[in-house]
Amino acid sequence: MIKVTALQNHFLIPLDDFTQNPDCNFRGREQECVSLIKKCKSLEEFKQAHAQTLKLGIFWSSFVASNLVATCALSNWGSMDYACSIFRQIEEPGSFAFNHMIRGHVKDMNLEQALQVFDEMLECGVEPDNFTYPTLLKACANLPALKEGKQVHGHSVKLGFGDDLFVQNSLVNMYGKCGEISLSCAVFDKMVQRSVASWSALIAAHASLGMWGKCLEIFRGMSSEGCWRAEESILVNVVSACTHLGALDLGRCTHGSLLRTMSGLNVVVETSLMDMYVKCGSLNKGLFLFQRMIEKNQMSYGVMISGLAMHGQGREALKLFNEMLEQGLKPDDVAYVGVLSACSHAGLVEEGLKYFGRMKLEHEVVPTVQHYGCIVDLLGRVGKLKEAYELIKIISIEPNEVLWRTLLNACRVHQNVAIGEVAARELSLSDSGNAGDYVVLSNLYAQSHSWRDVAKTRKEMMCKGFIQTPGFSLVEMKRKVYRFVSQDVSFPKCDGIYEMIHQMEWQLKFEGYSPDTSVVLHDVDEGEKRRRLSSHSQKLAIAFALIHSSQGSPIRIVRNIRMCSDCHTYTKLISSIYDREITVRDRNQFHHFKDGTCSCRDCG
DNA sequence: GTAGGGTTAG
Repeated sequence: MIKVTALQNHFLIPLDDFTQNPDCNFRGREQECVSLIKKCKSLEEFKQAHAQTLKLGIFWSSFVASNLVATCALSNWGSMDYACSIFRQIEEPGSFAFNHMIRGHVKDMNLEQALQVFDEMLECGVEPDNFTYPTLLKACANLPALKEGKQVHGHSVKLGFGDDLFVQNSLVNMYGKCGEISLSCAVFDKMVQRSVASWSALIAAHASLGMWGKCLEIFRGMSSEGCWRAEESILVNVVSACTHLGALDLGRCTHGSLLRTMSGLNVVVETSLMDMYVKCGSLNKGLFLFQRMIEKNQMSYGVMISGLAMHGQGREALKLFNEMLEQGLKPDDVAYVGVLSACSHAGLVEEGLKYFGRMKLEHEVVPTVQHYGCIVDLLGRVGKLKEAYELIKIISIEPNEVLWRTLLNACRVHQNVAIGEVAARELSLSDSGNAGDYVVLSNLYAQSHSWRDVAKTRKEMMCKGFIQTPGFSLVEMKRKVYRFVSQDVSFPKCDGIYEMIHQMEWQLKFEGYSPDTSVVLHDVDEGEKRRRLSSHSQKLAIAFALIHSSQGSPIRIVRNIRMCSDCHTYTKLISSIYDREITVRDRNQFHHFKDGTCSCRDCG
């Protein structure tokens, strides 16, 4: 219990004025009391203030009591248990007190309890107001609870808050977090008035679902509607979108906006920028940012380590990993994926296995299928296919299709038909087998001149009705991202592109290039195979970039799937014929094509 | 009578 008398001399002296000043009316006392309550800096102080209100008899004003609840529920030092005990003493709590109880629970992430308080509010006959719904919708968003969210939505419309800006913004967010992006857009589209928060919620909703192109589209819409205020949280999502789409120019431009509007960039923003530069192919700029970061954490190191690995700089990645340890930072599972892939890109088998051991023993990171994938890749790259296969057989977790696919690819490179067949069989038995696997197996057979097996593989693929995942390539031109799909003729100025392709092929012929039609498994004649091969998305993207960019400037391409061996050979030659540096990011790594060679040392 | 919505990195 609080000893009221003992506290009087220490705190809230002005409250004593109430008793000594007969002129002070009750309303004024309430106001002053509330302003003192709001000034509390700790729960201890607050308890004293609470005690004072009781002693002075002013607690029984629901205005004062509600403000005690509000302050205690929302302050950093607050306590919902304490707020609740005060709330229970209010005879007839109004919407203000209920709203704050809901907010307090949401703040503490006790979301179910927040919804329970709302039920209680309705049972007590207290009408929710425009402040109730945004908080309630936040609870539904974070649970996430779509059914409840929809009910709250209906309720808010029924009570006439359907047009409230705050309610609508919360709905955009709630539907987004519940994965109902179309409902999120529907609410947004119907809004008569929008604020930065409306755009922010819509962009974040699309970002959380990985709809990066849409993110940029919305961002452009935001600027063109004049609602353009560079906000860190929005720009970070834009930077992420640039990273995923490989849009380096727009990424650079967003970096500029951040520098202009913010007085300093925090570690989150800097890490996302660094990742953007690295993954958009500008490793040096990423390193430059990293070296100048004042605060570096586990994640910033993780990004840079895997970035270096991705760009084929395995030894540098390992150096950075050791620096991370020297800094006293504990590497996590992602940092280790970076380290192990660094070892595999650099062909450091012994080191890789050593790090894999340390990971488990020293840093207590439980190996995931990704780590095993790196080890299989590591062993596979140097031709230790038997060891890689043995590893897959003994691991404690269920091997997934990525492991078998990695092994299969390694078998193609090192021409091991026996193990390759095992891997291909495992893939065909799993639901996730795809046409690409048959292409690799068929290539493996073709290399060993087993033409009968090539035909058998092709037939099997056809029987299973496998359709090759449509490959696409993205290329950025004047801050817009263009998407090319294999065999696609729907893009603008396609005539120009096909003319360019034709011209490129002429040049390639002089360099001794002949199309490797073995990668086309469709049962079509040789001429059609050549035609299909020449309109692979990467070639279309290169043709487009050659037409629309200035001579000598680098070309950057982002792909969704690995490139076929024909595209790899083709791009190497184009880089030398047209004297262009061509960077291609695929699912796993970067390929830097320059003067007719590739940084992956043809191991990709 | 008081208060509120969106808020970020691999």
